[in-house]
Amino acid sequence: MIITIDPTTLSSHFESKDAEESWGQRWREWGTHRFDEGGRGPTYVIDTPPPTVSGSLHVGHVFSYTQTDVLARYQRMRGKNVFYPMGWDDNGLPTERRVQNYYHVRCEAHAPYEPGLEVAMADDAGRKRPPRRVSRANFIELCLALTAEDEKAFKTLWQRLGLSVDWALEYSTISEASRRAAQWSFLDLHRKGQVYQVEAPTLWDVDFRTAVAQAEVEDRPQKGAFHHVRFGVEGGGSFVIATTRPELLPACVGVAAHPEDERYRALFGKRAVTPLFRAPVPIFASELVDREKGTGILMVCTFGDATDVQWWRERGLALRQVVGRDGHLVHVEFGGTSFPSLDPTRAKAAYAHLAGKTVREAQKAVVDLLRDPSGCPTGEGLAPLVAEPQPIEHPVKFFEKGDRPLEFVTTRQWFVKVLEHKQALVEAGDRVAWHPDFMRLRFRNWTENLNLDWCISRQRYFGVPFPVWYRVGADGATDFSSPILADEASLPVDPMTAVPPGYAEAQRAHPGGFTGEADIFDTWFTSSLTPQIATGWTRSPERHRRLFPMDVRPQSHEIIRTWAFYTIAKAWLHEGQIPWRNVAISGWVLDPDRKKMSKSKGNVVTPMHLLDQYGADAVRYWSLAARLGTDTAFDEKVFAVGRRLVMKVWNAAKYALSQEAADGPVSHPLDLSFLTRLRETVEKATAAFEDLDYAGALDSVERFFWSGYTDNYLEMVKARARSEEDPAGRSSAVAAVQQGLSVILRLLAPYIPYVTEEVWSWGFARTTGAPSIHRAPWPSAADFAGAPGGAEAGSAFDAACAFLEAVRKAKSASGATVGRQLAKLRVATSPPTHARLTPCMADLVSAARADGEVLEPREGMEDGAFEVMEIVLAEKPPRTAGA
RNA sequence: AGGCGCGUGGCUCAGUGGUAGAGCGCUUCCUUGACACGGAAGAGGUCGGUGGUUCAAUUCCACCCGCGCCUACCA
Repeated sequence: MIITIDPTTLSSHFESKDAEESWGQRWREWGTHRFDEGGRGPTYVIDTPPPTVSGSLHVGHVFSYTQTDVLARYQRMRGKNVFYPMGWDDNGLPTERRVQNYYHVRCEAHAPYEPGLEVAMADDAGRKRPPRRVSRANFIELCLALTAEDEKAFKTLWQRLGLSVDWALEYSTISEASRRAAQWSFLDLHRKGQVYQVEAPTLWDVDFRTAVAQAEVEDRPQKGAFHHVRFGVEGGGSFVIATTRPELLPACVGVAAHPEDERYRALFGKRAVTPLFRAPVPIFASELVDREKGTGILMVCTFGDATDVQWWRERGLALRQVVGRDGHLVHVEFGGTSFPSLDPTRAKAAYAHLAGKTVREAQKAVVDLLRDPSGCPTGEGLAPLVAEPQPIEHPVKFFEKGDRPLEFVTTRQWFVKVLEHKQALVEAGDRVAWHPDFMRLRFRNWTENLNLDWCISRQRYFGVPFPVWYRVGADGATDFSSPILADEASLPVDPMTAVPPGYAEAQRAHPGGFTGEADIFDTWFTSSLTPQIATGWTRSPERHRRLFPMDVRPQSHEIIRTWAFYTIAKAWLHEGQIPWRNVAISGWVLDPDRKKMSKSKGNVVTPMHLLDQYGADAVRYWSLAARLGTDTAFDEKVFAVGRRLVMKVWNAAKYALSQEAADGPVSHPLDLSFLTRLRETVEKATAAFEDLDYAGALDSVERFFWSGYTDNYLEMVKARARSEEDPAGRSSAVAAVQQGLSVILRLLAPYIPYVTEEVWSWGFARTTGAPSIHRAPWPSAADFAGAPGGAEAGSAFDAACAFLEAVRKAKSASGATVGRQLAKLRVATSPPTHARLTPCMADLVSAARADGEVLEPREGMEDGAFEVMEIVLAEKPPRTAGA
């Protein structure tokens, strides 16, 4: 059916901002993006990454979320019932930190709740005063209030950008449903014997005062120094160790050297005597000691590093924890059983210089003491520090969000068993299709090299609490050995306010009573359940079964070791499943200097002005021209390219839909040949999309649209499309032009949803019965019922394009424009090509602005090649004034 | 130190066992009836280096160099 639009449209321009507003509105009214809960057809389920709402919005968000949206839109057009939720990650440290700064408050776990507390945003004057102390419940209220604001900003951007999220599926990681899911998960893992708690040395951030997991640890190069310190040997003699952490000298519990190191062999089995503190400690042999490093003999402390922890465990060494939870050295008593000393008076005097100091301060202090010969362990009157410290740079473990090095601190923490499932988890990861494929190695690499179980308890406030209480004995001591677990039906619970079964609130923290677990879960403990939260695991097992495993998890590569790993671990531990069939790894947006954009680097570009300037479609184009897994440098020129595509679509559509002709079939050989090539483009794009390669699909489509459709095909058939003499040819041309437009619009709809929808509404919405292009069927064989297949069928179109190109080149060389009339044109080509183009001669002649037969066969020419033999420009018509 | 990725015209990036591609930028030209938020033509590359396999290598293999990321490395 030929569509003819109102001629006033011909003079209109595309206003992207208006289109974004009005189409966004209409899509909501129409429910265009809605997931059909009762739908029976195939589903496509997306595990959308919940953005951290307290972070700053920047173009990186636009980039990766658009890459997910294009997949959703494609699948929806394929007829899938698309499940595309949006979650907000609002719990956790980033929110706490933002709330602390924004309101200038601190959480005081045991402060009483103040109902109706109102705290305004802090001003500069307010920030100079000490922060206000608020209860945990009040603090959480502030977190919720602020994240609600942040979520609004994200939602506004997402809608403007045209993310086809079903907002009925919105969730947040602190919501009741998420808390229930996380606690449910904990109870299930507890039942399965996959969680345990233990009092043990744990990676500890002294500023946040919480335990952290291996996955949240990163190495940073730090300046330090080797300190060469003389130790004594019981019964006489001495040796020199090298250490970067002399402040841990009071925590020394042993000395180790390599078993085959001749220098120290004689010492094994003897006891060393530490300088200053005069503590006798065992000297033992260990293969883990590097003979080349330092002096080849080292002190073992509780705890300087992970190897210390290992030796402490394996050798049953003493525990002498001197670094406290706040990063200051705690007060200890030398001379007793915990901190033995051969000279308690001296030891106490030395430690008095260190107690209460930060690790840094203590290091300075201890070095000063070591310079003093009176600290000499051998009594020879030599300074224990045998040389000036040698500056080095070495990697030090930090919490990824922290500012000071991590310490190992002995605390009671909950863990999920992952080490014993390494192999199974590696295999689970291998059953997932990674895009790009090599990203699976990151997962495997991380999983195979794990060396700590997953620490899931955090000593923080804004998060999901453990559904756990402990009995308090008659002596007032808490019994951690047999926790009281919440009942599944009672979830979510907060053990700080809720009471365990069989107890009364009055018994809280009293002898013979109970106490609630004060810790909250690692945020990843909740985030690793996004598939379960979205599918409704805890409230509708049937719906969960229908949607799980999901189809795709989009995410970025730096959180493979956290989000991807934990999600796979949870799915495996709970259900023995993989959580999704595909992982789509997006790249990073780099600034023009090739650095990753991040708030801390101060190089972020915010997206709103880009949307205002170029329009959402153009911004989306930039995001979608980048392939999965590939980092992209931020380059505003690409937005301009997207903008150009949008305008070209608009203008080509104006032309295609303003043609008038009688209804008729596509019958002309050139038109059929054009459709054949278009069909191949559809096949290519579809194959690429099936492999999640939206960028490859865009490349094919865009190429064909520009050079096949607008530059060539439209030019070739322009004359025939308004011919009075050839009604059948005219119908064929207009029908093919419009059919081509319909197909191309649908191919581009996932990328540039606004302009394609606008154009679709001019006529196709009515003729196809699909009010929205985004619910129209993805182009397929059905669109090409009349067009022949096979490589040969498209060759007439190829040859016609090549012919036009040759003529344009010749015209340009003669100093003429494309539109210039020709008095004479003779072009040679091979006989087969000539034969192929004979039925299209009229189109070629008019496109070339020539007259009569212009193409002649010549033996020996390559098929598809053209040679312009003669070209004579017509006289320029006299210029007419005005228009 | 190991693993992975990348190295293609000035820039950003596709691609392929058989004459090297796009966009931007640049040069020249054009307000032609969908489009100046346009259009046409053109210049510009020994596809990081060295070997090997092959009739043929930018493409496959090995080694090397440079860049990036991930992992490891606190004595």
